[in-house]
Amino acid sequence: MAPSRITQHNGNHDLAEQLRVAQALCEQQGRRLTPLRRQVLEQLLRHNGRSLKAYELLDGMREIHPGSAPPTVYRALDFLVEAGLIHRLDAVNAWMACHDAGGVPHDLLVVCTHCGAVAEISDPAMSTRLAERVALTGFKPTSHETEIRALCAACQNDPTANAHTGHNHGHAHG
Amino acid sequence: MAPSRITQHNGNHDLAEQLRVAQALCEQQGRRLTPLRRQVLEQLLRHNGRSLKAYELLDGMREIHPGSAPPTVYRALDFLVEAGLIHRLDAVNAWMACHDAGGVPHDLLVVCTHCGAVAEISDPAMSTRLAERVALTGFKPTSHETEIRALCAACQNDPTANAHTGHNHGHAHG
DNA sequence: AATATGAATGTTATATCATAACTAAACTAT
DNA sequence: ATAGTTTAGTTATGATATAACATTCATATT
Repeated sequence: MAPSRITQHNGNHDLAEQLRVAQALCEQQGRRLTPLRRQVLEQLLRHNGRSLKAYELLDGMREIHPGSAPPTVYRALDFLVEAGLIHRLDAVNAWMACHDAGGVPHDLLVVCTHCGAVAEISDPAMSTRLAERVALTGFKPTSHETEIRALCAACQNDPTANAHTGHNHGHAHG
Repeated sequence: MAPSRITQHNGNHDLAEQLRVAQALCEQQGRRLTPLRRQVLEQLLRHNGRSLKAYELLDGMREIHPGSAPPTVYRALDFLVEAGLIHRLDAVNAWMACHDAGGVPHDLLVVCTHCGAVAEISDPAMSTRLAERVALTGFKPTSHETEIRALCAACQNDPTANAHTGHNHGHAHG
């Protein structure tokens, strides 16, 4: 069978390097990674492998940028999605950094609907087949990421742990 | 390659028959398809191949059941999802009938994020492979349906048509 | 440097989606 | 009939997201 790749974000990538890559990608695209946008992205990058809610990000923004309001965050999020730097997770109304922006698309995001943890799968053969199937419907995909609703290992064992209503603090389980 | 099946809901299935099947499925499961639940399901069944918002359903309920409130609809929707009779579409915050409840799972729902139209794909081989990949992450899927965000043919050509803010009236394009 | 332009941000208000919490009615089993 | 459970009524509010308009900032041009 063709190879697949699974990423669980356990490694601590270099935040500064990720931000440099993001900056470079934006410049290539003629977009401006302004301080506000960068700060929102940085919050998401610091939560590798999990996702944050918009109002959690707003709380974070207010600590460094008083006067932030919902549009402050949502505009930044919209920009970052457009730029391909983050994903919106429909299954949990939350947002996460794309850990390897500019690289291979992730294709499949396995989302824990309880705590917001995410595992990523890349399987080009499956993606190709999926694209063929979708094409037959006459619909045109608008996102390269597809979400699978799931429970992570920790939430299967302890459904009360780490609910996705706070800041994803608590024990890591990626 | 293994066969796949695509369903676009163009045929007008027999509403009464679908309701009978739903009733039977509920009885098998020891659940009660009460009048309220049945009325919500019926609205969704009447919109074959598209999806409806919770508050659209609420408007519909108020016409036949004055005094309906948000919980009236959300409770019915939760029940119907539990019973496997409808899907919730995370990509558009909307709900649709499962057109062949009790049969083969659909696996893949291609959702137009503009108007809420849905095409369904079933491809058992791909689903099997997907399940294998997910299993490797340690996550456990909690839904048999996976959504693909897309634009339907009509919305590709005319992005202003049929926006998913009303009742999905306007020209059909399934 | 002044100015024009468009992009980005500030600000207020509100739209949209969903649930909590408690009360009352209806169904089921004995 | 009565107790226990499920379903529905009712009020209020929480959670997510955007509209609309004012202001500031960045950049290019003169």
